[in-house]
Amino acid sequence: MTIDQPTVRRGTNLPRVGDFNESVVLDAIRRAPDGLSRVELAAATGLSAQTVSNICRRLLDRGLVVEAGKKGGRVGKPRTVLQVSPGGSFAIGVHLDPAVVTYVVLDLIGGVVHSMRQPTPQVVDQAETLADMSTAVQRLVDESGIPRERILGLGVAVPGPIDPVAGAVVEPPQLAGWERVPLRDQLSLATGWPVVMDKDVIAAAIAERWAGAAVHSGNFLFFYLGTGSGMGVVVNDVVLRGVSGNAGEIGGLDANCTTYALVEEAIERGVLGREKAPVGPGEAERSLLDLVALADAGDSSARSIIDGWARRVGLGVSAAATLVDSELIVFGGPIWPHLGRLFLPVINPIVAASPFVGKMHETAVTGTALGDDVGAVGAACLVLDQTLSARPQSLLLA
Amino acid sequence: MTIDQPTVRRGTNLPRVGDFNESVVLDAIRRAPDGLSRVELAAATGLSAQTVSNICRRLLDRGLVVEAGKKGGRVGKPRTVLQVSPGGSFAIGVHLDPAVVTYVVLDLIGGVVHSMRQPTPQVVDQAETLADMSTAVQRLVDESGIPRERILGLGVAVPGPIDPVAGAVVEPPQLAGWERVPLRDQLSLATGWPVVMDKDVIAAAIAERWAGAAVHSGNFLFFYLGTGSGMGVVVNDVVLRGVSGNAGEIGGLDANCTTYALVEEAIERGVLGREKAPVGPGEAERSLLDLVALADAGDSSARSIIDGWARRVGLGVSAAATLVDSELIVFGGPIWPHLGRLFLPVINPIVAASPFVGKMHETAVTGTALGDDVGAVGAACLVLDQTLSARPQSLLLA
DNA sequence: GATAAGTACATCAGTTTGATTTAGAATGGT
DNA sequence: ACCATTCTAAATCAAACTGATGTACTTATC
Repeated sequence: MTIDQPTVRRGTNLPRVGDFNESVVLDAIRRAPDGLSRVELAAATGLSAQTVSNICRRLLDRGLVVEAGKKGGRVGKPRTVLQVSPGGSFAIGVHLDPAVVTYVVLDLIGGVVHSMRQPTPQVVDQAETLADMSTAVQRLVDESGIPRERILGLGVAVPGPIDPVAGAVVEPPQLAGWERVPLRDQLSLATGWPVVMDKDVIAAAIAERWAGAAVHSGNFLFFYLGTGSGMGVVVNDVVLRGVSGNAGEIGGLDANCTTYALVEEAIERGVLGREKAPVGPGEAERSLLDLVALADAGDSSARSIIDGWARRVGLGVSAAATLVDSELIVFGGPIWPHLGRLFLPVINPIVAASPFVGKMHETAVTGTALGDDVGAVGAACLVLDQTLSARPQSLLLA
Repeated sequence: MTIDQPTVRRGTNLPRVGDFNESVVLDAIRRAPDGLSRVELAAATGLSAQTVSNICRRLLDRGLVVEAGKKGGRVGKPRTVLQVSPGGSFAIGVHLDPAVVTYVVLDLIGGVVHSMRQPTPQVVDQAETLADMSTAVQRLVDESGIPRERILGLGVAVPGPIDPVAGAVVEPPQLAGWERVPLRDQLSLATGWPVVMDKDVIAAAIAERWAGAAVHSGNFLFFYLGTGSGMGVVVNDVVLRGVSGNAGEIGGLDANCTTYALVEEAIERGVLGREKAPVGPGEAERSLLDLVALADAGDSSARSIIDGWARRVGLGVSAAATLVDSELIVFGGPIWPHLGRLFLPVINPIVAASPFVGKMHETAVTGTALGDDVGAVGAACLVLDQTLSARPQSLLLA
């Protein structure tokens, strides 16, 4: 299932340029902690003062930015500071996890305005499941009180691998029944909003870039620890997707590093009782938390299982960081909050000892700034990223 | 030594659009084996017929393309086929290898017009070494008989890691004395041409993309086997460079996979005699060839050393291919021609057995289509890529 | 004459250039 | 202390410019 990529690159034209420059300016304003004035924008973007002025007018008219006070220099007319208006636009994010479906509404600066959770349904009747999901989305929007036209669209994050052409999940390890469900297109039809879909790890990485630990880095790795694990890789400001949209999968590392595999190892070594053997997606995570609790309590076997895991992850990320020349490694995902303090002491020295760290540049390691909802937040960020972020790719003709 | 990357993205303007569309068209013509007509170009690029017509006029005027016959349909005016004129422009490539410096002149379609080799000098006097190199370049150009103004520029490929800001090599493992030599800027000063510099593995990957095994793929890995080894990674048509321009280095794999390390292993295991212990960069390669000859002759210890090496490489590339979702893995570099037939039988099944191959898409494995000179050819391709290729990045203001 | 390829010309959209207006601080005289 | 003047940098206005597009027209072959 390879995507038919255009053999040659497409051209561009003026309307694209206009839209692009608009997002460049919005992006710059959004990224500056205290907003930016028009002259500062001109300097930052390389555009002329006049162009920036025109674009700002449009952004103000649409309510995407607001004028927020003045910043006086020593002499001359003081600069008028522009900031994004969080309530100017919103995006909806849906994270389909094997255990739970999370829905969030995000504002322009990446703040969670409203959220909702439901247990992941078993798919018996595709149409019914899809109808339930779109009802949930409608309820979410109604409860948030945001007018429909302020919502840019809907993002869906799913466990990989995905089929980006069909907009569906492919052989989802833990999502029996969801295969071949044309999630993207059907949700768009049902809700009336444009829908974008991506792997949850990629979505999470974009969330970190927009509003998390990587706002200031365009070269980082995001390591997602959930039911499965995977990486979101951003290099030179672009998110790696690869030939079939499935970049970020982890080769050999994955098989013996799933939550399942670790819980099973723990049971085999007698650290956890047989009754902890997981039968559903949620249970593996609960058993894992028991293992973490044991490690915390000083159980050395539990500790060694987790240390071994951390070591494998550490070697994997430092190899990946060397390969793509990252300056930052961010860990996150639903189970990270429980593991962070056990993992970091193992991983930090491994990364620091890697031959290219220090020789070329520092490589920072950090835990996510976003919480459990990083998948759903990321899903919504997919929409923000697609519609508001300045990707040169968006200049090209369709 | 982190590069100061712009915190925000830059805007674009009309002149950039003009240049970009021009390279889009040239790129499309170049990539089509038999050339393309104007209507076909319009369809391929998404530009209007008129725009394509205007651009073609400019390209014809500049001598970059030529009209080459007509392609008649059943009825109507036949299409006039446009092809690139190989002699329209040229680029110079220099590969600084620990053992040898290779100089080439490349035409527009990536053909080697002229080439030259010199043993790599020891740097005792920086100025003198640089003067020697620029003299060599001048001689190369004189011998090729190409007028100066037809030459777009000079590309330099060096072993990593590099300092892309200073345009110099950094702690080169085998290039004692070359550190801190401001190669890029000094060569530009001496020759008068713009000079671009990159790691040899990245240059080689670009060569494969322009005129080698990857002309038809925008998602591939290039694995370079030379004195050192490294990868060139291309994802969604962009070459990964990373935060300091040093993407493609190989973490743990590298240390025990250099030519040196293998020859030493062979000596330790008594497969090669102690007299084969390498003292210079060239000798390690010669000793390695002896090892290959032994393996070919049926020596099982030699064979097992090489198989072990191939296995490590195979696992590394398949992990990397999974991570970045490649559809193609290309092997090359100076020692590949000797190793290919021993490596492929080991590597192929490893890649094929990787969990994501087949599940998502095929991943082809192949040897380079270019020869020993891939580094120098790549260096010249850096120039072609920078000046003629349609990279959306080039749309952005400086 | 029919058909498809390619071009001339006017139009349109977005950026740039240069001149102009605007808002506040600094100056200096009373 | 007060106030008009001057100065400076920010922001905007108006006109020019550039490159893509749509429509109508010409060209080349069957």
